[in-house]
Amino acid sequence: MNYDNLKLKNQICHRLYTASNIMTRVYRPMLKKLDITYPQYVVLMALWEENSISVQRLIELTSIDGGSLSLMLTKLVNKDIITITKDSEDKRKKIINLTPKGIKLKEEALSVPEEMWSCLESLDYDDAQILISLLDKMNCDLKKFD
Amino acid sequence: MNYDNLKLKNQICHRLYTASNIMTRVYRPMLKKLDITYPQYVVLMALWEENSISVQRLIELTSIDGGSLSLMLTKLVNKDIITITKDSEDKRKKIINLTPKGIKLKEEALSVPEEMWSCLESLDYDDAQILISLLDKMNCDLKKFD
DNA sequence: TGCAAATAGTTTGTACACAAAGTATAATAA
DNA sequence: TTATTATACTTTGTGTACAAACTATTTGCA
Repeated sequence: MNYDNLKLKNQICHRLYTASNIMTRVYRPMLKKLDITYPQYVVLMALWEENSISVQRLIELTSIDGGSLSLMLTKLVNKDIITITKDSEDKRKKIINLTPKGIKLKEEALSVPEEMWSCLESLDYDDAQILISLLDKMNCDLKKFD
Repeated sequence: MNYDNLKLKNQICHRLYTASNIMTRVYRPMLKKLDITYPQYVVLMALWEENSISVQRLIELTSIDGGSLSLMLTKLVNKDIITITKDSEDKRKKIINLTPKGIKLKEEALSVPEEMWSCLESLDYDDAQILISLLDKMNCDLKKFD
């Protein structure tokens, strides 16, 4: 019996898992200055591009699960970064808005991507483009089985 | 001010994060047959390659944090998949061993990588190799700032 | 119109991820 | 030898990830 496919060194998924975790860990001190976590940063990046959106739209933009998002949004409200209001048209919906503090955070966040890039010393622009396209390909494939 | 670097579509990290999460989710039903979670599967892959190792060695092999690992190992003991014994040479150390059930699980797990591969329809062998080398490059870079 | 099905979002329970603090043992230096 | 430091592992507390169950609306159809 050939067990090569069960070896860790042959696993894409283990590398992804490791990469995602280490990336989050490296972001942590950078984001601590803004008093936010990595998933909260993702939510904010979405809102900085598209403000006043529903929870559903935020799920589409971030791919974060609704249950997790619900808890995170409450925390962001407590930090005075967003507000949550009911949609008057469709009372099932809620609208997420950035507060002035939330809008201001965008400028403070500008240094974060730069700082992360400087950590990825050996990854050049072409590498990044290839990596992005391969990850997109993978995500697209896996979405069918989700 | 140019905010392009804060756009989600320009983020490698968000794709990694999404990819890692979706991968874990797609694994879930496959691993449910073996009654294990994805991180537990990673631990087992390590042990299937190298049995009777210390917690420290398991951390090296899997890159899983010690705190998380500690809890997971307890669960694997409760499932009768591994045993944990004290090292008689160095009493600080603990040795992890697969039980007969844990060893047997390896054969049942053989179908898992196959099943995952079949989900990655558009990713060919070359893509996989490139993806692996780029992720390794990235992980290697980031490890310096961890 | 009336009601079943779909949609939008929240809550709950289990499992990680990880920093930080704690415990026990071993190695080292004064 | 004894005090100090380092190593190996565990525990605790906060923040997700996600399935599943739940609540509140709205839609669609008989």
